[in-house]
Amino acid sequence: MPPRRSYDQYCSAARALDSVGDRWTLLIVRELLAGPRRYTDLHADLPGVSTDVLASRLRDMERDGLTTRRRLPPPGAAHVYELTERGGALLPVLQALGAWGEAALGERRPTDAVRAHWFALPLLRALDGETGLVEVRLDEGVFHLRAGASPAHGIGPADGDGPVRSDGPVYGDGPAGGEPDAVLSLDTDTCTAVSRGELALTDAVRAGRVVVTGDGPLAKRLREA
Amino acid sequence: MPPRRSYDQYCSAARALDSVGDRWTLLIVRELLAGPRRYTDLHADLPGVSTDVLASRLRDMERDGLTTRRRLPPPGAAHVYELTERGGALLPVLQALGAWGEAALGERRPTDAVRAHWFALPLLRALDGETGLVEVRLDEGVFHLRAGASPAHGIGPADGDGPVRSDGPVYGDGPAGGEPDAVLSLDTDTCTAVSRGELALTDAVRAGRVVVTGDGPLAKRLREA
DNA sequence: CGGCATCCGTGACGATACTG
DNA sequence: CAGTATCGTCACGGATGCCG
Repeated sequence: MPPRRSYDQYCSAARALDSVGDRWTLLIVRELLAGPRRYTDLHADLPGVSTDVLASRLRDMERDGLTTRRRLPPPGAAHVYELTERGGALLPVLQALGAWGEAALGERRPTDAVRAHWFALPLLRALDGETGLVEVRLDEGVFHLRAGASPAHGIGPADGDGPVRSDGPVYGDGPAGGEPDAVLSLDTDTCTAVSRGELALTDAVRAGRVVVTGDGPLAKRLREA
Repeated sequence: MPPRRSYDQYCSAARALDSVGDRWTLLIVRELLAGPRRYTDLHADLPGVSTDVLASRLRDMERDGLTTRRRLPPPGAAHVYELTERGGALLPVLQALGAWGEAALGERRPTDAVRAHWFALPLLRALDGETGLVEVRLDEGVFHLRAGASPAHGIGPADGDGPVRSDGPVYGDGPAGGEPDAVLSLDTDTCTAVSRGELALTDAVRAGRVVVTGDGPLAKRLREA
């Protein structure tokens, strides 16, 4: 086995690209930021990736300490991949990339795939400064995010068998596990505009394009802003 | 010509990777953040890149609006590549990648290339919050950086023929064009430790491992801190 | 000499088929 | 379900050659 291609530059950015510069790697991280995923889930949410490349990336990422592979408890035995703390620390990289890419996002092309939780990253930025568990309901699906939380993946004691850990992923598919501090219902266009930074979340609420329910302080702040 | 490989995902991070996800692209941006460069300079400071890949990347980047190609004024007619404002906006991406990669930088390997200005990105982070023109003198060479400046590349009026524009690159090779607010002299080990975040810049100054000269307010602050 | 274009060998990638 | 096996294609890295 050849010793893995490297830029061979004594530069931290180049070293980072040695680890995450390969095709698909950062998108796999984006998926895993939503929490532990099975191989098939990853393959389904990354249209275009071939099975062998996905398997190869997951192997490389595990070797580089970005992910761990864990076997799920008996009922439904399968393995899931999840980010380590080191892998979760890539969130700022994806945030920076996402912020830069917003300007070039444009309209959705016919060939573009969409997943509801891909809006989590930009919405997390739109909620910058806020704190709380937010559930987002789109036509495409429901997801949730933890504003103001730092990612902690695969680290710390597993606290029981609840579906949501107190220091779990910063966002995830499906409804929030616990009682959300706020529930946001909005259509795709509005979510897109907010994600692209064209529309401030508070303005969208004021314009009635986002319905905020829930009685947590976060919900109150969003309604009053 | 096939219409350029894309992830085809309606996600700003994926769109960003469509533009800058190819091998070498972000490292070319890192080089150009130091100011306009000729093809040969780029090729020399990116050991390992093949000539055709470099040319291809530069073409793609120009097409995507990241760079422009300009012909230098008569004495020394050659073209230089420089970042557009959009290209310069990738600085936060490189910062985030660099910050994440610091933890894995480790010791310098025998196969690693080094360039003095590669220390500019981490030092820029180490000088976060400060403002001023800083000249850094290493054994490997001299470079300068503009702490607290936002990058402005290829935009704005060309102000005369001075070697440094008022809103130029955030760092560059060689000595500072104007009178620097501070001059930092340090050895490679110290610079590495600071770059890796193991040693705070102020601590390094206190320990006498960095000699600060100059009488600007920045130099005073660094000496007194 | 700078700025590529061309050619070539190797490896990475993408699609499909197949297996424990 | 979770990958491995196979294969055609393309991207990459290295060398060389052309052209201003």
